[in-house]
Amino acid sequence: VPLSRGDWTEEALVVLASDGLAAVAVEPLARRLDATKGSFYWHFANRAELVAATLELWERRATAETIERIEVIADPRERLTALATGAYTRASRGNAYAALLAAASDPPVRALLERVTRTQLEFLERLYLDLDVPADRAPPHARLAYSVYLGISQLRIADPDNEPEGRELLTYLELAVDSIMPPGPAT
Amino acid sequence: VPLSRGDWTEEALVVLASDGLAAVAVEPLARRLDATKGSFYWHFANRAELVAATLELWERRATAETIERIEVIADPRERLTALATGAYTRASRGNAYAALLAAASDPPVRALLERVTRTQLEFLERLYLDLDVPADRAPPHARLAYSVYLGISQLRIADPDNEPEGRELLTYLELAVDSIMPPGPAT
DNA sequence: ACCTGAACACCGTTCAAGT
DNA sequence: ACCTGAACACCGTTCAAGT
Repeated sequence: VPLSRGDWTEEALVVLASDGLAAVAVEPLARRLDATKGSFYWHFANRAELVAATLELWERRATAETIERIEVIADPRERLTALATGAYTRASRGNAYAALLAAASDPPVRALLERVTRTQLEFLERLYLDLDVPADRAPPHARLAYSVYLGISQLRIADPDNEPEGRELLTYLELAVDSIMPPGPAT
Repeated sequence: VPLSRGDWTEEALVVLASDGLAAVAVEPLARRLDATKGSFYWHFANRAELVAATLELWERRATAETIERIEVIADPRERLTALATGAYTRASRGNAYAALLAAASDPPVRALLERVTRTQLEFLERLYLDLDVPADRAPPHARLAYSVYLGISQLRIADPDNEPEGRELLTYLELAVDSIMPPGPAT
């Protein structure tokens, strides 16, 4: 059964998450797929094209996942709770996002990160406006919420052998939710 | 004038911060230093030894800088303020830390990150105890504070062209400080 | 002590040749 | 349409030879 462009891209995304952007290399990927480098160059002009396709795939997945995880929740406060606790849960799986953050010197990666970040910040700004935060305070609230989201993910990636458990984990996530919850009437 | 081991390590740290761990490569480094690869292999057994030396250099610098920036501050609340605002200021310079986070699959890098993270968490736990946070709540508070610190740095790295200014920046940093300040008598 | 320069293995890229 | 296999350039590593 012949390989498709999608087969190469899927495998590249797996490698990106586990070993970083530099590990998205033609020859090792060819070995993983049991093909030759010549096969790769039938589907892609060069490595950069593969990287671009991999970034697009990740972007579509990340966007879709956010929508189905967060946007389906009606109540804005519950959305914030899902966001903070989701940051912790998500970071256990792969770290494509962390890999991308460190490859930020690569122009296509940088462009992707800026797009994603702005989309998330805009989403959060609308959310804080829904929570009756004044218009001039919504952007800073959104920025802090996204910072907390990023930080929770990163901390888990940086030190995966020292994770909180039980009551300590619950308190940590409660504090995280409190830190991004605006003042106002509790539900 | 002959090159020293330190010359290679200093240059490697510059490249690590600007272009990531993969860019810490022998031949490009030799070009930057106007030497040959053979010269490199007089000072180091291999690339791994250079990376190890670079990680050590960064660890010493990061530790020393934290001590002189934070530990000299007597009041715990002011320490927290310095920490949160410092996260924003620091991320503008280089992103060695971000580069290291993404190279976390590399065993020496992972070991380094775990050491640094635990030292910071312990420092923060003592700080919250000084602020009369109950013993069982100090670790979660420390963990959230470090998450906020990491997140602020990462957000600035991920989207450097969309930074807050003026009042928006001030509000953002105020919210960040509030988010990690424990309940208690205000100063 | 410190460095050069040639050598070889590995990965990116090309391309003629196969099915 | 899809792939192989050989070729060549680049970087990691070695090492004999230079000063």
